[in-house]
Amino acid sequence: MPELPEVETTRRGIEPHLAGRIVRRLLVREPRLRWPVPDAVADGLIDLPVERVRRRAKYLLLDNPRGSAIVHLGMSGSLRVLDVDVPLKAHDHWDLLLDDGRLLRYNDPRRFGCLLWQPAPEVHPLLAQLGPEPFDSGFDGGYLYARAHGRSGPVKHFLMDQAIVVGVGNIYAAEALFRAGIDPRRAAGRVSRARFEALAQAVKAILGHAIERGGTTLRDFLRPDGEPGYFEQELQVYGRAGEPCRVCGTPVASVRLGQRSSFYCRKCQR
DNA sequence: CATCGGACCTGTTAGC
DNA sequence: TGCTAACAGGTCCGAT
Repeated sequence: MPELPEVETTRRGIEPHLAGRIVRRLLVREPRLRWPVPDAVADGLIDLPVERVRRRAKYLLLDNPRGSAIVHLGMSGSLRVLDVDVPLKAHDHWDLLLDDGRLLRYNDPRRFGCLLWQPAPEVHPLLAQLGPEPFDSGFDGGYLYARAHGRSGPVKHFLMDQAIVVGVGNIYAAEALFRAGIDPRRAAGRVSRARFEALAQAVKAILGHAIERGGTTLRDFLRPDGEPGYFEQELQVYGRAGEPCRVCGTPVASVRLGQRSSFYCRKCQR
């Protein structure tokens, strides 16, 4: 489900309900997420106010004076703020109970997500190796060109590598490469500086626009307020195998790169 | 180092 | 209608 726009949509949805609220309790029903939920999360959160909710890459960080709870949504995770009497659904793995009688509820059928704790001055190892945010000024064509030097793997993998730039997953990689006119199979080290410039701009534009539209809802992503995202209607190639390219009419091609489906126009992308 | 495949899970859908 | 296989928005880890 969640790439950067969906995580940012989630952040914007929950932060107004969490900021300033004191955490009363963490109720973990199913600790077997990607990693077991450590006791340190409850110890860190209880009886202190949440100061703010940040996003770094696809991680959400609930900050308080002691440190940060780290939440990743994996493939199928979602967060909602609910009244305490809302009935449980399947795969509701934990609740964060707040001092106003509401709670933050985490649901994740596949359990690829996580809930971890980062003590105040430290940076968790998961966050330490991340590349720049796509909206950082340092993320541009020159940066991509330099990092791609000597890399033989497909540029799509390069773009989805969170150590290169964060936030781009399978959907938005396909969309950004289409917009930049680059074949996803092309070796990263064989992409020109000019085309990397177009790619960096495409990533910024597409992610920014998807955030404005509330993310992409393919089957089950819902914003914390229960509304779907509306970016799906604007997808150019993702999930459109065999349908006409919106630019040239050529049927959209699909290939398997690594273990992931990739969609592209063989005429518009070289 | 970079690259590749497998692993972790459940739910939905395509195909027979 | 029912069974099975393939596939799904992520990313870590170990082998090469």
